[in-house]
Amino acid sequence: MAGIPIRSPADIGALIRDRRKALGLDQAALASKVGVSRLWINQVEQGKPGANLGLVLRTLATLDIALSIAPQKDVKSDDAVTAPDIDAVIDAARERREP
Amino acid sequence: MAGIPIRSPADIGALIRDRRKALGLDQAALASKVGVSRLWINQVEQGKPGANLGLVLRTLATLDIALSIAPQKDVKSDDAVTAPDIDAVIDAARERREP
DNA sequence: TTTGAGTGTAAGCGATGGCATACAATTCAG
DNA sequence: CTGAATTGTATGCCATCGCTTACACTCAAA
Repeated sequence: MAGIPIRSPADIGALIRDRRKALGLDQAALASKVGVSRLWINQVEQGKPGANLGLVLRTLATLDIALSIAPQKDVKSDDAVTAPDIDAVIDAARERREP
Repeated sequence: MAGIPIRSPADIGALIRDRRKALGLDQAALASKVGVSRLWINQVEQGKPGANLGLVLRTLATLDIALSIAPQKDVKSDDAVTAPDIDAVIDAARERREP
């Protein structure tokens, strides 16, 4: 249930849209509550990649959506975790970026 | 563990910084892996509110951090959930914005 | 102390975001 | 079907982002 991963601006957009509709708000109403323009809500819901992080977080807060961390791999917080592991992890992450 | 809430750009910044250090990377190394400037990483870690959403998500992905939803209140997805409840929720959220 | 890596800050520039306004397209009640 | 509400798109302006370059600050190792 809480396992929906947020990977892209489009994910955020879909999330916002779904929640907005679930609350019975239209774009204009949400916009005024968040303090942005209706156009901005519209574009963000469509996955605008360059959207302002702070405004997005405010929008989520307004919709009572709480983001949290779903740790994928943990790190031995003990001693030096240097190169080898990390590069593999990061390469995998990079590939996942734009398939 | 997975309950750390993400509310503000500063939260994102702290998250990125902690994870970067846990992975033994410096700002420059992370920047080049993400494909942004070192300066940008620096500012985001300090909580830059206007940061580019897409770049932030790419940074999180590079660090293998997965965001997910922690639903606060659910909505009777049945019929119209209109004004009363919502406004209270939203007002509270607004107040939380800039105290 | 000195040296160096890592980090924080500044100035200027090109690119882009967010805005208002206006107008199509779509959806939905009547 | 008609008309209103909601959503999508276009244009232009101004503010701000992200970049490069450059330099100061901190701190740990030599």
